[in-house]
Amino acid sequence: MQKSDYITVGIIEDDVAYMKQVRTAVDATTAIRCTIGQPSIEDFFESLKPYQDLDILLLDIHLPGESGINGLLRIKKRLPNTAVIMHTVEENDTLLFKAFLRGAEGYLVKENDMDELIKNLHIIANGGGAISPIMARALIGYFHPNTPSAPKKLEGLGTKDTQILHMLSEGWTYKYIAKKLDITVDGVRYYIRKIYKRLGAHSRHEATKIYRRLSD
Amino acid sequence: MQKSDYITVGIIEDDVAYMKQVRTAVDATTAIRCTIGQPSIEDFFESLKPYQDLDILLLDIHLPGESGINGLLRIKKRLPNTAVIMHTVEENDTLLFKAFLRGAEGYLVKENDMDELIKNLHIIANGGGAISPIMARALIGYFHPNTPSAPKKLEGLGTKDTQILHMLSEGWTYKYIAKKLDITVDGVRYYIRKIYKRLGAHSRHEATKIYRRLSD
DNA sequence: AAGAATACTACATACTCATGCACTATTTGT
DNA sequence: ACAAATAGTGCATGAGTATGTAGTATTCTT
Repeated sequence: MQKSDYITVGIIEDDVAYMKQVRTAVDATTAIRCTIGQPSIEDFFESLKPYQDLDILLLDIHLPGESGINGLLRIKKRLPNTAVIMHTVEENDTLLFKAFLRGAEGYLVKENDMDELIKNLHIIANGGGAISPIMARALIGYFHPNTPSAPKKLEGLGTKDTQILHMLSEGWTYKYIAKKLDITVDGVRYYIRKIYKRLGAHSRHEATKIYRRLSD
Repeated sequence: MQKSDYITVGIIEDDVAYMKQVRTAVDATTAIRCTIGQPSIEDFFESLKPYQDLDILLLDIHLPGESGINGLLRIKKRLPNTAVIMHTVEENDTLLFKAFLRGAEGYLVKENDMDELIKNLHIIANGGGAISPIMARALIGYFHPNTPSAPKKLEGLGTKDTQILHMLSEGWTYKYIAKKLDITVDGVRYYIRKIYKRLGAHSRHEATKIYRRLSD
């Protein structure tokens, strides 16, 4: 994933003091370089050179102008190989799920422990995922049985139903879903029947449309 | 969540050397006590006293007798307030999902860095989630839109191709499309073959995703 | 303690879809 | 005028999907 000798990271952050703190910490390392730092998404795109690329982008959520969460899609389109870490003070699981559904690779809550941040940059650069503890718990909680969680379980659908609906809408085959969840193909059928009945759908396509409409 | 002055942790692990390593590390801390350590689920239940409780349980997956993943339900039933961390050498995302669907609070890959493990125990005790970096990435990846690789432009597709692609992505059947365009179903097939080839798709779903991505 | 609901597994059937091969009519380039 | 691409039709096969019916083990209700 690395294109140069360094891990290149960019940062979009309107708190200039905090940005400076991060840049100083990054510059103190030997393996990571901060090649771009801007206070807004608009400024970021403006300053990004035609073929410029990044390994990692630290993206604040609360920004003047376009928010980080909204800019994420645009950023991912321009920099498909850049791992984006959402970086915010907010421990908000709606934002957390939204970020991942839009392609983020990490969600870190801002803190002043720069060593921890640097460690997470290395983790990301090595193909790992970066999540702050509390957010990790929220993420895990999403899979827990009968726990209402952020990507709203549509009324009357349980954790597993919702999970299967999600995979279904991503286009996976029954066989693949069965293997992932370690149940039989007939087991998958069982859930899909249930989901279709609940949604009033009669095909993968209808179900997908309904799911997407209800979950953005 | 803590019931005593200490964080109490149990461990079920058949690798005695590894268990010893963990116990030693835990005993070296001031805040955590290892109150139970057994080499199998059966032994664990046998040695568990009537009202004994735990804050955290480190649960190996590969065990003689009942596997950790299967025992998890039984354990959660007996110890509903205990946070269970699956603890294994296997970086396997089927197991990962299964563990969380069954109520685990963490999934850590075994390593010899005991400081890291202790840190994770504290995280769990403070209501956080513990996941090893690679597993975190797998978990995050579950939410990612799975983007098929595709050409950057819809070039090379004629008016009729595009029209059919559009109808295809709206979910219409070949029969319906054939009737609408007044050609045979095989005619529709002919175009769809062409479209798939051009897009590098192999199913309606892939084609739809590519189409949507390229036309917004 | 009996019955109902839940969470599957299993088998069956018909339809849809992806793809390969063969054939033809029309258009287009040289 | 001839080759070759384009735009289909036709048939075949296997995989994937939707839906019905039935059975079992476990959990929840009363």
